[in-house]
Amino acid sequence: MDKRRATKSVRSAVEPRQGAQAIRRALAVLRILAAGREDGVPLAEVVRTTGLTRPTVHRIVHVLIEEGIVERHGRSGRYAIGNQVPELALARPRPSRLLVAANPSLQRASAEIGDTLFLTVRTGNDTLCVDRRIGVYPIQVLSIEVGARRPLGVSSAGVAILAAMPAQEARKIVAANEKRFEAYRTDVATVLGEVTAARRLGYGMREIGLVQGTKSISTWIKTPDGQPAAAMTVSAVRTRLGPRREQEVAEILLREARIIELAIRGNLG
Amino acid sequence: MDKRRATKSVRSAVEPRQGAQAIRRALAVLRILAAGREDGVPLAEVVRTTGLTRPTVHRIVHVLIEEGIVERHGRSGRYAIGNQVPELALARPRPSRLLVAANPSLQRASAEIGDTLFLTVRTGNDTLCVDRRIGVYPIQVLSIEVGARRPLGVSSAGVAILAAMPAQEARKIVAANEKRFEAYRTDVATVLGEVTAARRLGYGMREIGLVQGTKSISTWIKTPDGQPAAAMTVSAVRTRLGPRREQEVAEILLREARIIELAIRGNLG
DNA sequence: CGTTCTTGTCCATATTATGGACAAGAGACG
DNA sequence: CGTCTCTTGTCCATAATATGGACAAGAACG
Repeated sequence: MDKRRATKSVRSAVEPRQGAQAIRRALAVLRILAAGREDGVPLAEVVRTTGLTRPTVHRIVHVLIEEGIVERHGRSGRYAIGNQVPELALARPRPSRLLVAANPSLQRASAEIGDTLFLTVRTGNDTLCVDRRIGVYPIQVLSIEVGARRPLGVSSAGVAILAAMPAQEARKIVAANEKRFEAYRTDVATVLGEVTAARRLGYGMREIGLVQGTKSISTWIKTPDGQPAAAMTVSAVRTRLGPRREQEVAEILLREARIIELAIRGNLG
Repeated sequence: MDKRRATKSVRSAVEPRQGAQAIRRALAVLRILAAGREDGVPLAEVVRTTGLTRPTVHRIVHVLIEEGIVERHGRSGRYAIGNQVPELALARPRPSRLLVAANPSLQRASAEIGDTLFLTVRTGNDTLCVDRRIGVYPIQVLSIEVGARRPLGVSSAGVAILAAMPAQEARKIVAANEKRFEAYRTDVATVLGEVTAARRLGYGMREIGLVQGTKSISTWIKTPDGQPAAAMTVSAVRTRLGPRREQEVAEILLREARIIELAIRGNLG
């Protein structure tokens, strides 16, 4: 009698709700623009990384400009996140639960280690730096700022987060980010190799950081349901992180990651 | 088929770029959800205030949930701004230029006046509270929090901002907000009357604040090109703001508003 | 057990968003 | 000076999308 039953049960499997292609595309564009931070991103790059056609991206971006969601920089013509986005964000209570829960751990680890500490969350297929603590050692790696957004996989934090999720899901994300990897001089195979190594080690590591001469170590932080939600990273000049010290630092990070996991219960918005 | 092609050449006049109805609608929905802050908004209310049909709003909201832009509250079923919005917002430098420029003035005025001070910006057809300073007087009006969003016209700050713009534009905004006024027990005629009164006075005023027994005074802050960008408001229990003190407070607010105007040059993001 | 709320779903169809093709501006190079 | 090769911007026929009327079903109330 009902043909709805048939279609319904097919859909419920994963959840691809349809009828809003344009909205999804607009959001994909926004996320790419977010990775460009204040400087923004040229249209051509948005076209490349989203895989959409240029007329489509152009239309989306200009409508978003009219709506105040995107801004265009005068001189460069690059597109960037507009000021209505933080205005919408004010609707949520800040700081987030994770930030509150992680605060004492960051404090403690920063004091103990002395090098720069980062807290990075996963958002979609990206990593996003949400907190940074500067240590007492006179040489600090400060290249990554709060708000920095990268494809999952290109930083040690991203590798750690991928290592903490089911292999199949991680592969899917890495594949989805393929087009964006070349800008960071990496590729799918390299990233998957690093993820495997991180699983074996118990933490993420990068001998050659995104900045020349730096090295990073990251541990993952999981939500109560086992999904990785964030990573805690130490970055330092490579000479500061020899094998012995790497071990020390990793132990501190692992200890604090477990403490943060205990501190977050329920939603962490 | 209908011939709207005829309107093509008229486009340059104001700027109605087409081909993105769905995106604009999604943003309209988001702005309504933002007004609901943490508590969120029931679907039916979104339908009412946007004027869209229910299937459309339902579809938009659920796609936004899948994308992480909107969240649904378990118990109440209300829809609210999701955590990906602040994540996107991190792409912009904070705090904004206006906040920096206004800081000393808020400090000074708060110390001088002793009652609660608010800094409110215009965003689209809404007012948005972006800063609040608590004074030294033991009774403080704290109902309005940072992040509070209301239709332009329902608060004294909104009235002040409307008073500072060309009458025609103000009327257009007030008309656009009509559907949302009833929730605040006001209407188009009342708001327009208050706006006219504010123009005459030189500042916005409300004998009956949104909270019973309070009174508010607001001055507008204009950008270099004459557009109102923000308002500075004092709220206090009514008995604290008799005619003489109203005059005093208004003078301080007007003075500081002029100082802020001088401090903001160029873009204020 | 009807009444009146609410939210959720289906699907035929007209409206909308799409993208191929073209245009035009900005550098770079010889 | 033209000629490349970048970039961004625009047009419009048409395929695909998003739309909304109609229906369903749950919740709260009396």
